[in-house]
Amino acid sequence: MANFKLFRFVGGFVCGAALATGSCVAVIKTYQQDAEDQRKPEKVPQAQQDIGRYGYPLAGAEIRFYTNHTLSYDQARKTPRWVAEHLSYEKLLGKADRKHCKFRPDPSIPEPFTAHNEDYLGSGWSRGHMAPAGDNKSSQQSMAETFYLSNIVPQNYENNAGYWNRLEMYCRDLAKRFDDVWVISGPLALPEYGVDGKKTVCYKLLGKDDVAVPTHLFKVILVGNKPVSENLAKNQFDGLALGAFVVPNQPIGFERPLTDFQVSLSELEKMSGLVFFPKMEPTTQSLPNLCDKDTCALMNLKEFTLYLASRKVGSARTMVKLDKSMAELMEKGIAPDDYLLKLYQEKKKELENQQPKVGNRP
DNA sequence: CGGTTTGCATTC
DNA sequence: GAATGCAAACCG
Repeated sequence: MANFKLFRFVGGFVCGAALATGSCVAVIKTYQQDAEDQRKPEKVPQAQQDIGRYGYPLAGAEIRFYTNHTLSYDQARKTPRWVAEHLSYEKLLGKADRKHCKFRPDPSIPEPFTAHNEDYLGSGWSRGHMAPAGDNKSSQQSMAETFYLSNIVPQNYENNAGYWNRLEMYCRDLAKRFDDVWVISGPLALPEYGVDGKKTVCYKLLGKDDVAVPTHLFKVILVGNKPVSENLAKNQFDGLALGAFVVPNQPIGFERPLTDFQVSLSELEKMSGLVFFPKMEPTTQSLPNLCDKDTCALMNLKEFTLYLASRKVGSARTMVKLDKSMAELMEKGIAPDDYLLKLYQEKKKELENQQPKVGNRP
């Protein structure tokens, strides 16, 4: 039968392009549906049969599932469209380490549509996680998957290490106060007014693969506490709150509060073309504002500097590095807090007790 | 936490 | 000799 032959051909092609992965199966299923439709020509008007004889264009935007994040990919821009996560206090505990990870093309993305490390290296833009590595301390596997380039967008260095980093930290902090935290992040290419007063979308492309540099990044945060009793279980809005943020992909200082970048969810939906939490009943529009229910306060300069110092102290391998970390902090005019002092003392003991490294060359 | 670069070893 | 891997040093 001709139809059967067509199905076999198309299915084989897609599978080969997708490197025989889970996503490949999903794409084939779509085609199976198409093939089934085509097997019942009596139900399909002739014009539709003609138009669709060789199938319809595929966007490759299907939902892709990973161990601890979920995303939809943009095959034209070589970045995700959106990346979704669920955070909880327990999921943030663990010892997984980004030193054992490396950025690499997602093996499930067809080769013509994937980004490569060479596109980013030397481009002037950093590889910014959408689902952060730091949300995956509990599993080395799930952390490794966040380093797939399907989860990465070109991001301004200072923004990545600074403001966006602090926003991600705030999301993790929310997991201490709420049972559930859902986060959806992604890139945006927003229009600007030209000299002619008309709006134009303009964004850079990186490397051989033309990876699109977003002008902005968005993050939608939904938090919720579980009902305290069965009686409240029916109230869908119990404990829920939502915030949507659009942050320019450029350096942003400590003086800018997060609320400066808050937008309404419907505004973001228009900008992104996405509808968030479509299964929410009755609607997302009437959800309480996260910034009313919580602080929406990012770390300030002092807190952030202390945090970085504590990270450096914790990872110091020699006494010289350890003391350098502390001296660096003092130079900035910030005194160590009790937590850092304790960490410093513990690290100092650890380094004193460890066998001094003896050179034993012949 | 978020990143990059460099240097040296290993390997086919 | 190019490609890969890893540790260490660097920065905000």
